[in-house]
Amino acid sequence: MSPKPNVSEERKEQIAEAATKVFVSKGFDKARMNDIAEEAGLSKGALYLYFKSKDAIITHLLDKLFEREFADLLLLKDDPRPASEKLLFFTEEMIAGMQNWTKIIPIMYEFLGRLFRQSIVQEAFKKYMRFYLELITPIIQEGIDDGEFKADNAEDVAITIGAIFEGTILLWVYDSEIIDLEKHLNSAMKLLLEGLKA
Amino acid sequence: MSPKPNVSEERKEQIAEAATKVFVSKGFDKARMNDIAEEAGLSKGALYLYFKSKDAIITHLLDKLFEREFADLLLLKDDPRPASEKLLFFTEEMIAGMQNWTKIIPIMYEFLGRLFRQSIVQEAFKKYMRFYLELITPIIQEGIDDGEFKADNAEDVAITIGAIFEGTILLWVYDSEIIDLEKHLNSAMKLLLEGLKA
DNA sequence: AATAACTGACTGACTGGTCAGTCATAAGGA
DNA sequence: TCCTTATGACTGACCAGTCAGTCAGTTATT
Repeated sequence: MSPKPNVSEERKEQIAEAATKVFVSKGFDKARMNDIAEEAGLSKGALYLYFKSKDAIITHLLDKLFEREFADLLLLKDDPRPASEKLLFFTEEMIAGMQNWTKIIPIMYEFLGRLFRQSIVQEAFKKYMRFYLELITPIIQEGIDDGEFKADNAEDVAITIGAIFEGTILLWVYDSEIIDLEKHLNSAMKLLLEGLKA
Repeated sequence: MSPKPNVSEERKEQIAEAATKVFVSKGFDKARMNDIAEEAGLSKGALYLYFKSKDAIITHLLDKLFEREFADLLLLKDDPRPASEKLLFFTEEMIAGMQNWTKIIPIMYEFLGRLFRQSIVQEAFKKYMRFYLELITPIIQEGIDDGEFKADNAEDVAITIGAIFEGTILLWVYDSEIIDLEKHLNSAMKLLLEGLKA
């Protein structure tokens, strides 16, 4: 028996949460370790008991972020409905899950800024991309095989769908007064399905 | 008359160019004023004769960036062809112009990271967004009016097209091994036009 | 039950280094 | 000579990361 319970996991979580808040409001570079410590109700020194550097905190957040994204995407497996319905369901699920996402979007784009210089970030995005394609492409292929869709390359279609999602979110970030995320994601997907219909 | 010819404009240009190179390779924050000075073949002090701060250089680049983008987009005005051809031409032009663009993409995404915290960046992206919509929406409307397209909202379609562009570039940034910018932009646009066809 | 020995979590003052921006000085053209 | 352009050593603020020391709680000993 150790004299004290091990609090290491919950502390890491607590620090990660505080760091998320601070990074969202200040950005990675302007965020001070002291800010994070204060937000977490700890001292700066304590942060270094659980993370070996500021960068280690950032990297930890990257991992957690994609973990959540993967979990969301997996909702799609083992759905018995036809491909087109599955895609619309996917859209709805994505929109529904977006509420949790929107508040950490600044961090996502900050990672994007690092993608060109940090291979660890590159890897994470690449992995996400491939995971997404491996999930969506078979659904499109299924639709083609069932005669529901006309298209000669399922992966190209999956890529277009991915582009529509990422792109619509991006435009919404540009100007949220003009873009209504839910409305425009839906209208874009309907337009696409129209073109796919056999 | 000043004792020396005014070199202010060319110096600014020279510094902006050097800064672009340095920012692309190191990122805004890691880039040192000394790096920029060296790249420009000047001293650090000289930079401050032409720009009042590092941030002023960054802001200047933001302006120039969108200026170029606007110029590209304007190619589209006064084109007599039918809407669908115009859109395909637009795609081709965009792809052709991309070569100049890809090398400064890191800067674009770095700006995106600042969009949430710097209103000046926000304004620039918003302006770009609205400029784009004002250019593309009438073309779609034209297609609808001519009976070439079936769609009930021209702006929604314009937004989808914008999303496809921005999104495909984004996916390409994620993983340029899987995404072929030219091929996938074309296939996405064709898919969309298929859905639009009356 | 009292106390000593121990543990591991936590603190915050401090260090070493970095870097944007300044300024005294110089060079040279008109 | 006067003015513009340029230099680069210097300053002062800033901050990630460190570490000697504190403290609350736990176990061992009597």
